[in-house]
Amino acid sequence: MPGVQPSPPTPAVTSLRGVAAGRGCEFCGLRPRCLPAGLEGEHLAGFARAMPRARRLRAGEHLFRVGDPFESLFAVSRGCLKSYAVDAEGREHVLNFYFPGELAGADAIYPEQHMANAIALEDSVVCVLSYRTLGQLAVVTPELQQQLLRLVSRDLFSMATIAGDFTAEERLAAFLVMVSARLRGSGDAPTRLDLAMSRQDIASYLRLATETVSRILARFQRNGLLKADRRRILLIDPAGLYEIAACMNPYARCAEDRRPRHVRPFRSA
Amino acid sequence: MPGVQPSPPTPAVTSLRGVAAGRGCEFCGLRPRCLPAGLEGEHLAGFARAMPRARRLRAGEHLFRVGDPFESLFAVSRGCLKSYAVDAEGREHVLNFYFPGELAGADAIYPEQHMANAIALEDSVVCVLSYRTLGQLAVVTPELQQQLLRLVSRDLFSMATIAGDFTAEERLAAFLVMVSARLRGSGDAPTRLDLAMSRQDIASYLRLATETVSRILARFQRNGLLKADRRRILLIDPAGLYEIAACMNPYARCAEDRRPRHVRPFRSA
DNA sequence: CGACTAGTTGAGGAATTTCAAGCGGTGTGG
DNA sequence: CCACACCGCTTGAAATTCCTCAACTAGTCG
Repeated sequence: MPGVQPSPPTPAVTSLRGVAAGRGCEFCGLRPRCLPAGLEGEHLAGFARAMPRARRLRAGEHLFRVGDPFESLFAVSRGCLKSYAVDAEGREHVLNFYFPGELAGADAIYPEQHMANAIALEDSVVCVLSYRTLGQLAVVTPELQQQLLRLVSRDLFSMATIAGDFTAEERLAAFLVMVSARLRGSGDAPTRLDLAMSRQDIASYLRLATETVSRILARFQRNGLLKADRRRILLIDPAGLYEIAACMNPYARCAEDRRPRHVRPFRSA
Repeated sequence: MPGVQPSPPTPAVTSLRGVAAGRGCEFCGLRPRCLPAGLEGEHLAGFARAMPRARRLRAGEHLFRVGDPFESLFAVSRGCLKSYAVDAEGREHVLNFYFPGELAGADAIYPEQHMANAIALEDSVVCVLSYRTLGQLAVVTPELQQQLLRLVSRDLFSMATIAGDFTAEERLAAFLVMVSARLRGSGDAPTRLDLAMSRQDIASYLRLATETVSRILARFQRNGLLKADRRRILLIDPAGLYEIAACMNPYARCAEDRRPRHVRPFRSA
């Protein structure tokens, strides 16, 4: 069975306030990119009070599965998750990865049940956001409603990035650029990546064979673009990778450079 | 101009619905699937009064282009549109099609500008929905907020359907099943399709060469699954096509079986 | 009528997959 | 602590899907 990860023996569901620090949203470094972004004063306090219930996930533990009723959105606080579907032939298709500051589960809003599985790729922490409560808060907090829509829309964005018909090299380069951008906290995009996902996950996500991912990484390495040792990737020439992926404009570029509120005019190559 | 339907050679202002006919959303047959779904009484009247401005598009006319500031969402009332991006090498990538009852432009919420172009594939009518006004209405109309999120989430759904790694046959079969399902008004899924999109559009959307689309359609025809004459497709064995596409469960299935349901507002238990 | 475009069909070729084998960490049991 | 097995990853060779190139057909429009 593909995709079976080492399962921890215990569910390990702890109820801790806020994020890794164990405090409320007010003190969370991810807040500018998370749902309560833009909230202030009483709105923020109200959100922090009402909303987040933290849940820890061990690597390999599922956050939700196909068929689960949709009740909550999940803001990734620490770690990394993947969502995937298993088709009728048993093949696994990775649909998306979720990094800290991102929102998982939004694709279940419409069907009102989860159509995909989500699993932690490493030990992770998510904030469980009751969708009902979220809705109640959103109608009295326009900024929250706005941010919720923004974050759901962002998923469209990330899906469109890899939806197109590109070569394996282009997609893999774009993947690395994208991961680097999405792993960035508040500073610059990191050049050292410790990927949480396996080659197989990457391959499935990019619609490639795992061997192809290996081969292209090796090629990138030969060409001095990066240094790859298992899941540790060193981006030696990020600009070069970016160049390879640049054909995927405008999506690749925007996915990387996106910062809230500041819109740069589009300029085609 | 290409893309004109064989049936009505004239500008074809046949039976316009609701807004497009100069009447409000109250009388629009698409309402159960559109944004004001679930609204009643004063809420509905308020929405109908404040919101929709109809816009007609000739085949080949653009609704928006890359770089346009994001100001409105667009509910397709009649016709069909495609969204597409042009990469740095000048290749066009079709990202999505929009059928009556569907919402275009949601992928621009996050970046606050359009990252793709949208063009009418045939003479079409869309309802222009000012996003600002929409947001103002949504904070006082929980059902509207809910439906807005649902419709944006649905886009995630349709993208996930073809995101996976499937064979050309599977994707094309899934495409036909999907179009049939999405063209369905309130009745059954039609078995006669008058596609608004060219083979090239289909191919780009499915990440195939146009020749491959032709060949596979011919193969389907030889196998008695359908009858294809240019853009007129007769689904002779919908179940057979469904079978071929069924490997794409759960997405294919749900995209098809999804029926508009009464929206449960947040507050009701 | 004749040019033009969309679509079809065939042959050859290329990118990627599949099959197969081997490498190298990591964990486990002796 | 070491031997062994396992798993993720890599690499090579053969196979295959799908693409590219090319020619052709049939509608469409001036």
